[in-house]
Amino acid sequence: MGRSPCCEKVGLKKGPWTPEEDQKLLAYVEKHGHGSWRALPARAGLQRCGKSCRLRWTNYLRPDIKRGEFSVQEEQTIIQLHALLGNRWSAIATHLPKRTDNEIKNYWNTHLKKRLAKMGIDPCTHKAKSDALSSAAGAGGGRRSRSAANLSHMAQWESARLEAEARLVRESKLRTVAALQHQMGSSPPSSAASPPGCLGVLRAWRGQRSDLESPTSTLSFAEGRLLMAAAGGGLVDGDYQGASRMDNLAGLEVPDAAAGGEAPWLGEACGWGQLQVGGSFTGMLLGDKNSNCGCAGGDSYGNNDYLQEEEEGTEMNKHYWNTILNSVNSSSSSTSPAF
DNA sequence: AATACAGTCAACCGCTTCCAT
DNA sequence: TATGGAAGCGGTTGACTGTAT
Repeated sequence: MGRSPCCEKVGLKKGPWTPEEDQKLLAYVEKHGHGSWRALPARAGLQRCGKSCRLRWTNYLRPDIKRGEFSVQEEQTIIQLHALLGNRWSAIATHLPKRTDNEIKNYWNTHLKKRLAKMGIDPCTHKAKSDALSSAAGAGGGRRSRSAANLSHMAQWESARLEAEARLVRESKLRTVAALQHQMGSSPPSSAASPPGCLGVLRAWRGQRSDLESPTSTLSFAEGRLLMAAAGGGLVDGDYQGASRMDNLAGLEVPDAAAGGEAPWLGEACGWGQLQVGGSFTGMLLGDKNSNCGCAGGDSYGNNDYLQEEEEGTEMNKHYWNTILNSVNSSSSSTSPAF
């Protein structure tokens, strides 16, 4: 028993789209929306499968698509997210505005993957990476021998994953604060008595707005999971240590509320492209000879601070890393905009 | 100029996931 | 809870283009 076709394929056109077909599809979607893709071709007067129409629209005709060369920031984001998420192109694409998963996939396969391969890294073989790391750390006695340079690259690759992790946590935190700001329609308090870190802000806001039931009530499930993970599972209301630890992981300066300081990241439109890391493996991979100067996107954090935290990040224990990965995996199917 | 080869990318295929019933 | 249809996703293909010989 063969699988039933997604649509009646007899008489349907395949292959490259003509400008006329594009025009028909574009005009129809702009006027009516796509609705049911299955029904769209007949309504739009196209001799195409609905699937083909959806693909053409999402990968080519959609007005909010950016085409052309990838920027260094975009490359960096792809590399880091791929290190963390693997071939989950749609998940990666959600962090690259105006880029499609198909485009990112093609770019990875034709450019980035080869660049990594030249460095002796197989980004698809996680076991190879962990083997190399174990060997580099002097653990065990692997039968395979690798060059010192390759081992170094492997370790650095792992570092790229940690960069991505730190960015995820930081992004989660930013989103949380932005969501709170949006919901409450007010600026965070800048006066004294605000405890450090994200929870401090949440708590202070809650004090300001008594109708807020709980700081976690405004979080999506995924964000909540990440926050919990960031604090080693111990981030609950009143847990200053958890909040402080999260601040460290997220690479953020804790605002000095007592000094009237306002968190520099509050209200800032921090897209992924703006959150560049400095002195990184991905910077090296991208040929950035002076990769310490990764602040071109306009982030307001001291890069030296971040570098220090990046080094600290490499010392995170395995349990913590697994927690993060689990959070990412479980949340990637949620409705959170983060994944 | 002709041919072979390599690289790129739009599009397709088939499997998985989601959602309505 | 089970089922079927629709949409989404990632791997793969093949046409096209550029470069080397």
